[in-house]
Amino acid sequence: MGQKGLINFFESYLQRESIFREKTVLQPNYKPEEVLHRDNEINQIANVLAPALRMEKPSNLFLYGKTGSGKTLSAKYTTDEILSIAKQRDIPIKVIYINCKLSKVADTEYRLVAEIARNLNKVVPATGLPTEEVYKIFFSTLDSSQCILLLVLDEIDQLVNKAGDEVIYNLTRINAELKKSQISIIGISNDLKFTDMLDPRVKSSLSEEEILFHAYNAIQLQHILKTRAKRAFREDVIMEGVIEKCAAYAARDHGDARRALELLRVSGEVAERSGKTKVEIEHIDEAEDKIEKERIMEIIKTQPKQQQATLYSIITLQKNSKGVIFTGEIYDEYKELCKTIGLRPLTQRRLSDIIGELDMFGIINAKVISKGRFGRTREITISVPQSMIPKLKSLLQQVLDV
DNA sequence: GTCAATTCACATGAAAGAGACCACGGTCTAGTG
DNA sequence: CTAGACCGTGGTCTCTTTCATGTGAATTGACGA
Repeated sequence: MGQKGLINFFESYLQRESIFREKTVLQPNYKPEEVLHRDNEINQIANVLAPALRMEKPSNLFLYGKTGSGKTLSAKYTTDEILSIAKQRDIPIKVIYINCKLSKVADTEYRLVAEIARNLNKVVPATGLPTEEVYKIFFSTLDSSQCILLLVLDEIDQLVNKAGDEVIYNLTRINAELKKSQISIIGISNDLKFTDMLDPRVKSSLSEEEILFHAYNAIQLQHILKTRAKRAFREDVIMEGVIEKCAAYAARDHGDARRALELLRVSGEVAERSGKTKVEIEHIDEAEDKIEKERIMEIIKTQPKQQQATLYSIITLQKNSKGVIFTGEIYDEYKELCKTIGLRPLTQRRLSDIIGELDMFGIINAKVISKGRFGRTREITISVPQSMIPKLKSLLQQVLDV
C-alpha cells in the first residue's frame, strides 16, 4: 500500500459503516439493566441482604460457581439495587466491591485492609505501616461512619491462596468489636472446592449462607447473546447461526458467558477488519484462534525475564530434540542462555518452580514422571500450537535481546 | 524367577535472606521576620 | 522560628537461595526353586 493508498484506505474506512452500534455492550465490564436467567439467585441474594435495610447485619454470604456464570454480575446488580433504595430512604449502607485478583490491589492481608480503608475515603499508604496499624485505621473509620458495610470480595480464593484464611477470620470477627457499624462479607469464588481448604471456623462464619450458581446452558447463552447483540450490532449484520455457534462454543467449556460475549465481539472485529459487512460463522473460528493467541502472547510479554528465558530455552530444546524435554536439560540450556545474554542464572530449585508456573498458564505441559532407576523428573511439552512457535520465538528473542 | 533393597534425578516444602519500596520521627540546615 | 532536606529505624512484599525431605519405578542382587 503506497502512501496515497493509505489515505484512500482511511477514507473508505471512515465511510464504511461499522458493524457495531455500541461495542461496550459486549465488553466484560458492561452491566445490563436486567440480568437474564439469574432470577432465582438474585432473589436469594436479596433475601439474605435485605436485613441491611433495617440496619440489621445481614448474614455473611458465599457465592460460588464456575467462571462466567453471572456471580459477579448478580452480586453487583443486587447490591446496586439495595444501595439505591438505601439512598432514597437515607439508610446508611455502604458497599465496597473488591476484586482480589485484579491488578495487585488486594492480594495480601495488608493490601486488602488498606484497600477497604481507602474505599472508605481514608488515605492509607501502600506500604510502610504495620498491618495492625492499618487494621486500627480501618476500624475507627468504619465505626465512626456508622453504617452497614457490605463487603464484596470477588475471587476470594485468590486472596486466601496468597494471604491465608486468617484475613477472613479477622474480618468476620471485627463485628464483635464494632459498636456503631456492622460488616458483612459477600465472598465470591469460582473454585468449587474452595471452602474445603478453609479453616472450619472461617468456613462456618463465611458461608452462613451459600448460593451455588449453575452454569448457563446453551439455550440461555443464546438468549443472553441475542439480547446483547441486538444493542451491540447494527441490524442484520449477524448471519444466521452465528449466535448459536458462539453459544455452543461457550457451552462446551462450562457455559462461560463472558467467553461467549468475548467470542462474539472478536468475531465482529475480525469481520470488520476483513472488510465484510456481516459477521459470518467462519469468523468465529478465526476469533477463537485469535483470542487464544493473544492471550498467550500477552502472558509471555508480561512475564519477568527469567520466565521468558526459561521458555526460550524450552523452545530451543524442543526444536533439536523434538517431543519431550526434561527439567535437567532445560536447566543446562538455560544456564547457557544466561551466559550469552548476561543474565544471572537462578538455582535449579527456582527453575523448577518457574516451569510449574508456565504450566499453570497453559503455555507448556509439565507432567511429573518417574523414569525408575533414572530418577524422577518432569516431562515437558509445549502446548502452544506449532504455528505460533516461530512468532513466539521472535517475540522472546526481541525481549531477551538474543 | 521372585522379591525387597537400592538408586537416580529431580519434586516438593519450609525457612530464611536480599533488596526494593515506603512511613514515620528526629535532626540538621537555610531562609525568613 | 519554621519549612524542608536528610537520615535511621522499622515495616511489607516479592523473588530467591539454602537446606531438607520425599518419591516412584527401573535396576540390582540375594535368595530359593
